[in-house]
Formats: sequence, structure tokens, C-alpha cells
Amino acid sequence: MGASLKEIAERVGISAASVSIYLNNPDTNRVSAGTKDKIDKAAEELNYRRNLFASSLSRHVSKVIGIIIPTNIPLFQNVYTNMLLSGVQKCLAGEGYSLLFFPSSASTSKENVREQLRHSAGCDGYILFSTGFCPMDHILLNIRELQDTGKPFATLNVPKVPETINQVIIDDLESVRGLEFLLNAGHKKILMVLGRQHGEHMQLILSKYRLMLKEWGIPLDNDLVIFGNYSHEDTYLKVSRFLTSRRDITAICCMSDLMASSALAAVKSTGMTVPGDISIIGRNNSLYAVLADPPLTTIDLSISEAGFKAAQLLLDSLENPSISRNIILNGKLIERSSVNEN
Amino acid sequence: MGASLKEIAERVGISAASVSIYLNNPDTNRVSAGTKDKIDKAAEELNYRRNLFASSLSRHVSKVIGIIIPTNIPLFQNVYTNMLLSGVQKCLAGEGYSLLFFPSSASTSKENVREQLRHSAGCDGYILFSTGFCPMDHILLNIRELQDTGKPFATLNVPKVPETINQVIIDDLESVRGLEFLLNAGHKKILMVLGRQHGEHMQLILSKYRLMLKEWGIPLDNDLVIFGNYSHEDTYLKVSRFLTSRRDITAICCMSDLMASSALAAVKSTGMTVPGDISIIGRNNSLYAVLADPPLTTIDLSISEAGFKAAQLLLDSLENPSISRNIILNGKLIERSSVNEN
DNA sequence: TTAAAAAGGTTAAGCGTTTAACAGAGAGAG
DNA sequence: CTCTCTCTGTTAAACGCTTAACCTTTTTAA
Repeated sequence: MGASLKEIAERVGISAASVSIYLNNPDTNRVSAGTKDKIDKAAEELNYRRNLFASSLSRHVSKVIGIIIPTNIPLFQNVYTNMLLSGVQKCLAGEGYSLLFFPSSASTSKENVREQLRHSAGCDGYILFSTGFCPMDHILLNIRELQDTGKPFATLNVPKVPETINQVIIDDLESVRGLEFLLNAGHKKILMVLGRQHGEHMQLILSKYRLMLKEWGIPLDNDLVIFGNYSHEDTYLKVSRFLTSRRDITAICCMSDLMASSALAAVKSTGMTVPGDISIIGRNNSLYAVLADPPLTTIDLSISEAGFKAAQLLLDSLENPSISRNIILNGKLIERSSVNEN
Repeated sequence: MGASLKEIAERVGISAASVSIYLNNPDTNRVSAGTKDKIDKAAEELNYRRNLFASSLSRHVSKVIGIIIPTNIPLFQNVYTNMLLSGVQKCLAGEGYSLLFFPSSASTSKENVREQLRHSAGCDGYILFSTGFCPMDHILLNIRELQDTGKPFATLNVPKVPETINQVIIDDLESVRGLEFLLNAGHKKILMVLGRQHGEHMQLILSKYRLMLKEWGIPLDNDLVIFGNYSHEDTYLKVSRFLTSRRDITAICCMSDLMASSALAAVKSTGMTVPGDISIIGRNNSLYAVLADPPLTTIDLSISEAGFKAAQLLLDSLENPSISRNIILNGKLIERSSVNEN
């Protein structure tokens, strides 16, 4: 198929080595100007393009980063993950790196990562994404697998990862900053709309939640916590069902803007108003929040920035594998019009 | 670093070939049961994982598909592209293929694709995405580049590609089906909110638009066409500005749900109601449409299905490079509550 | 005039896997 | 007792590219 260096070399009448030398460093003085022209011409005519794999094999460097997302639900459907990816890609592409996404059919995050890594040797490094619903033992196993590759890697918002590992995390306090804001605004009966119940992330958030209620002297009411799966249908259904039985809440705190938008729709469908009757706060500062009516107060988690930084961390440790860095990103509250004082 | 076959072989006391043979085909009878166990043990202990690049080089097959998106604006930020990607990935991952995204710093789509392809030899095939704002000559050049690789490829919603090329397209009529629906509902003064003005896609849509107006005997009014860049801010601004000068329209037809949501916000901000004063129709059937208030009538383009099919096409032609197929997908109208009879 | 340096290459080994071809030892068939 | 399988391997080349080391010939400097 594609022409090889050797074919170019033959056509020009020189050795493949010379062609390689020139193509990899056009300014070289080990190839004469005339020969350079001939190489260019031959390469053009033969449609030469360098074989990434052969080149990587020889150089021990591939300029390819493996993206490890420990789930086999379809990729590219989740705003949160997409924003992370966007940041990662922006940084990596800027430095000339390619991104590789591996297939995996395994359904548990444990097996899934193992399978993705199985045929991955050759990448220069990896970025491990958090999916939010990995239990802690799986997380630890995933990290272990990654370490075993012997390649540098960084984790992206994976909770409770040892400090010796390159990581960027979005401070967990942020998860309840929305709650804090609502409490400050005088709300006492607040419905929490969280993500998947099992998974380390949610456990952290839950404990923060309980702690904060305690600080404010508000009694725990387990009915006021809804676990969901971040989808619209699910959230709409659960919030609607909740509202048929109880109307005493004055605010809803959601773990994503999408869920906040769904909650908003559910509230509106009962005839209640936002923020008149019920205040709503989201999280992520995604487009969903700005497009909602009323626009949603939310927490900007600088998600794509987190992705960018994780990629930076990885590239750093490609240069200097011995150092490892942790970056903690803080969210900031974006006030719009979905929250009233109570 | 990562252990190699040779290291396993040494530890077990056999040749690397045997290890390879066993690992690639665990049922082989060219390795004894005892040896198999030893290999497993050694592979486990040494954290062996196969080097994708070396393996691909040797086998002439990599199980890697290159994703070519002719733009260097950050990836993973556009719902439309993400939905396409999602379908592509779902199909490819299901068949054990990895996805490779190449970097490129070039800003014109022409140079951009060339650069992405430059170091790509080794992939089994490619999928070329449409960005919607490529001019025709760039498209043709891109296709040419792809052909020059000698590898199979498929194009995904790239307009006017020769029939001999694997492609899935979303029928262009769909682009104006929203318009048709509004006309049928009795609207005559319809604001069109389109995408980028230059680019083959938009030219096609424009001509369909003009044709349809002519059929309905409605005079052309160039002020009723707004070109945008698919972003919220831009759309909101342009529609708002439009509404300050003219209020005689009864409907808005948008090329994406996001733009429709932005238009909706702009309309609401003037105090007018949807669909009371102005009807709005979107396109894509994305979450934006279902979350909007009122939920938007839209055109379901089965985008992720298009991605899936393109991947299927590619895999087919990996098996049988001689055949090529075209798939045309039709959109269907999803009626919700943003359009009134006029 | 001579030594050193520059110019313009070449050779050959190596990267980690795969695979066609080969081969020795034992078992079973005739 | 020989022939042919079957088992269980091994060898060596190949994939396409890179790179350290080497080699002429020509130019330059002193």
C-alpha cells in the first residue's frame, strides 16, 4: 500500500537511512540540496507517509497518549466527560500528541481498564478518567494496572488517589458548595439530586452533605436525597414523583446542570415556579444552565481546564518521570436567576 | 519498561515465537499445557502487555481507525460531532477497534487533513467527518488525500462526495424539512438561522431554501437569513438584534437545537411568547430541544446512527475493499410544543 | 603542503511481534 | 522394524523506521 522509505530511497538512488534522516530533520546537512529535492519529489509521487507504528517502535516514543475511561457505555455522550476530553485534547494536540481510545467489552470498571490496557503498550502515557461510579477497590486496581505499564500517567478527577500520583482533582468541597449557597440563602428543606449511589465519589459527597447539615443544625431526612444516573428521563421522573408526595421543599440542589434542567422541568410541570416557589442550583456551568429558563445558578467547575491541566501534568512527567504533581481546582459559583432568598 | 515476549521466553526457557503463538491463540496445540501455565505465570509477573505497534507492524493490521475531523477548533465541544463520534465509537469498539485522533495545527481544512494524515500510516482505515464549513475544493482535496493513503475510508455527512466512495449522508432535504413544516403550518415570514455562510453544506441548504420559497410563492427577503457559527452567544446576539428592528416574523427555523434554544431565549427576552407570538423549530433532536421551555419541535437526524453506519461501512470495506456503499439517512420530524398554526 | 573539518553519504543493528518453514522425539499403525 | 503422525517446539526473516558508527571525497585553514 503506502510507499515506504525504501521505495523512496530506491527511486532516488540512495539509502533509506538518508531519506529518514532528511525527512525527520529537513535542515540536516547530511543530505545535499539536490538530493533533498529528489526525495521531496519521490515522496510526493509515491504518496509517502510515515508509518507511525514502525517509527514509534524504533524511537521508543510514539507521541500517542492512551485515554482510559473505565466504562463501556457509549463515549462522547456525556457533557462532563466531553468537557474533560476537550481540555485534554486541546493541550495534547497543541504539543503534537495523538489520542488513542481503546475498546473494551467488559462491564465492570475493573475488567474494563484491564482490557483497555491489554494491547496498549507503545503509548507514551495515559490519562485515567473518573467515571464517578467506580467503587474504591476498583479505582485502586485501575491505578495499579496503570502503574504496571511502567508508563507515566495522570488521573483526572479520580477521588482518593495517593499523592504520589499525577492527578488533578476538582475539590470535593465544590460538590456541596451549591448546598452551602442555598443554606446561606435561608433554605432549610433542600432536595438533593445526586448521581449514582454506589461509587466513591458519591460517598464523599454524601458525607460532606451530612456534615454540612449537621453544622447548620438541620436534621437529616433521607427522603430528601435522590440518587440518579445523570440522565434527563430518570431525573425528571424521580423529581416528579417526589413532588407528588411532598411539596414542603424550598430548594433543589443538583449534581449536574442537566439534572437541574430536568428538575426545573419537573417543577414547572407541577405549576410551581422557579425561583418563586422553589430555588434550583446546578453544577458544571454547562450550556444547559445558561439556556434554562430561568438561567440556572450553578457551580463552574472549570472542567475543561481540569482536562487541560491533567494533560499538562502528563507531558511534564514524560519529560521528568520522577516528579509527580497534584493539582486541585476550585469551582466558583456562577449566580444567575434560579435561586431566591428564603 | 514493559516486558517483551523475549523476556517471558527467557524466563520460561523457550523461544519468543512460542510465547507469541500461545498468547495469540490460547487453544493452540503447539504449546504444551505445562508450558502454557508457565507463560501465563511469567506474563503475569512481568506485567506483559503486547506492544500494539510492533504487533501491527508485523501483522499489517492494527485494529486502529483514524478519525479525521478537518478542523483544529477544540474537539468534543460540539454536540453534533459528539453524537456522530458516539455512534462511530459504539460500532468500532464493539468490533474491537481503537480510535485514533491526530493532532494538527493547520487552520485551513485543506492543510489540516493533510497534516493529520502525515504520520498516520498504519491505521486500518479512516473516517472523514464533515465540519459543515468546508468549501467544496477543500472537500475534494481531503478526499484525494484519503485516497492516496491506499487505505479504506468512509465519509460521514460530507456533501457531494462521488458515489464510488463509502459514505453516509443525512439527506439534505431534511435541512429544510423544518421550513416545510412551518410553511405547512401557515407561516410566511420565517427567520432562518443558519450555520456558517461559506461551506458547501450551507450552499446546498440555501439553494433548497430558495427553491422552497419559490414553490410556495413567497418572495425572497435576504434580511430573513441569519448566518451564525452554531454558538449560543452569537445566535442570541444576532436574533436579539434582528428582533429590535423587526417584529413581523411569525416563525424561526434553526439549523440546530442549540441555536433554536438561543433564539428562544432571545424571543422570550423581548417579552414575546413561544409559540404564541413566534413559533420555533430546531434540528438534531438533542437534549437541548427536550429541555427547552416549551420543548422544541425539531428534526431528528439520527446523527449517532449515522456515525454507527459509517463505521459499519468502513468495516465492511476492510473485509471487501472492492465494494463501496452509500447510505442515505432520512430525518424525521419530532413534534413538540414550540410551533403553532398561523 | 598538509592536517583538519565539512559534506554527503552508507551499513548494520535494533525496536517487539509474527509466521512460514523446519525439526526432533515419541507413539501408533501396518 | 519402518513409516507416518502428532506434539512441541525452534529458526530466521520480515514489518518500516531510526541511529550510532563508519566511510569517502572535497574544502578550508594555517
